[in-house]
Amino acid sequence: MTACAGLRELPAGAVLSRRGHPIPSSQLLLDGLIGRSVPGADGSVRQMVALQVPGDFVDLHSFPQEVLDHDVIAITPVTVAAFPNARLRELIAGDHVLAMALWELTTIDATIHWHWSFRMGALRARAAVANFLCEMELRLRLADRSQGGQFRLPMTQSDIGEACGMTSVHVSRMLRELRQAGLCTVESGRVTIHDHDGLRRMGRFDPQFLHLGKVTGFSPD
Amino acid sequence: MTACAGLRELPAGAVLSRRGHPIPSSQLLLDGLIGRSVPGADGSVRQMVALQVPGDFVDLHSFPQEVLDHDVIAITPVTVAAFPNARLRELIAGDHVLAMALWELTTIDATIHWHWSFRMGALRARAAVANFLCEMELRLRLADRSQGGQFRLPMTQSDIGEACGMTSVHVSRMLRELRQAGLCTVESGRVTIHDHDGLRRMGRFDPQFLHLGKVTGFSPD
DNA sequence: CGGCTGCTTGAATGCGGTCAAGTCCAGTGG
DNA sequence: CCACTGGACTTGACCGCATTCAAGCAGCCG
Repeated sequence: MTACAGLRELPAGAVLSRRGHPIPSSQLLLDGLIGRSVPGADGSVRQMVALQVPGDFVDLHSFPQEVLDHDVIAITPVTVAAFPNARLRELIAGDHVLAMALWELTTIDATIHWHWSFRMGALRARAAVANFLCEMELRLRLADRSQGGQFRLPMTQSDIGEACGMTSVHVSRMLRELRQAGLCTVESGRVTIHDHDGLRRMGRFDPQFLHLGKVTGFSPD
Repeated sequence: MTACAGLRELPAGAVLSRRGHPIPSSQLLLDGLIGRSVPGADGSVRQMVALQVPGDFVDLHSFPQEVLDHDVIAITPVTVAAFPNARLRELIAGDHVLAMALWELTTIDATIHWHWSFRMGALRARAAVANFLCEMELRLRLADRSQGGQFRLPMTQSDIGEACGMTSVHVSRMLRELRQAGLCTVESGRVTIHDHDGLRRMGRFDPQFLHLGKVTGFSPD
């Protein structure tokens, strides 16, 4: 695809874009993890509202809306490909199949969002962490970053806590329980799932959420 | 807009569409409240993941994706206008401005979704309920259903609980506290906000979330 | 080495869930 | 008209989960 304006590599902690600032291009994440998060109105609380894995368009919402309403921050060192919104707009003017494809990506994004609502609203801590790990396994597997229930997840327990709506202290406890239950182990940024079905049951995880068989892959060239 | 195929009125509790079932048209909500919710994988838990107010497109996600991944249920008696997806598709083939407008609606939807994640993940019960009421006031005001901090919200406390990730018993307690704090009163489906700023501060509500000045209104004719 | 960050564990507090009883309706049918 | 019913709401008591505060440890780096 010729709309790509080149690759960038950014260190962990880099701010891809800041809430409220207009951004001229959408980013496709090629490698690493990116978090999208929002501060409370007074800054005293903060919540990660989405986590992007390789293959995800990070801020496609900004394309029709011009402005992003949350912060986008690299959790690990990342590689991203920029797609200038103006170029995308030109392409779409001539080809509404592309428009549909991009739009569909945003609806997948929305599906993941309500899934996060579900996790944080309906599940207790142990189930929430299990659910989160199931989701990451599925999405990273679709991005070819997980085999045989093993994958790298280079997040601190504080990051996981922010993603699951609990403190890092409690994340530590819940991971211990999952380990002691023989479901999975998480250590030094590596996740190993020993009992998929058990972990899914524990996390009330619907394995066909994202019915992602039909996802349209993008690659920048 | 000629894409509308007519109005329907449905009673409270009606199922507009069911998770996994293909649906041939998108619905614009004209009057009433509609909840979108998901059951856990084993059905033992349930979570409302979005709430639609008049003026919202309820299931536009189904348009590019064909299938909906959650249930859509009328909370009150509702009036909806159907927009057959096939007709929308024809329109869009000739006019990509419409595509952009519809797409933008789905991104607003996504914004509301992460806002729900924030509410359930980062806020305690009292703040969550306050936040929820602030959001409803804003959205219903934009839909011309709220004046002077007064609006109808015909939901049971169980509904509110499902939307905020807590039990109806606790919703009752939190509403009492908000009332005793002089922030707002909720009774028999009516909400009266006495202290907007106080309620926003309590709910960590960002008044410019949805920066909805620019929202594009739809009306069916 | 000292300082830092991330992880672990313990103890105490309190928030929110659960269970249960009781009130207040609107609706139904005698 | 009144008894009965069921749903929505309220309140109290109890308990358990998660936060908070704190201390301790391991690894990393200046």
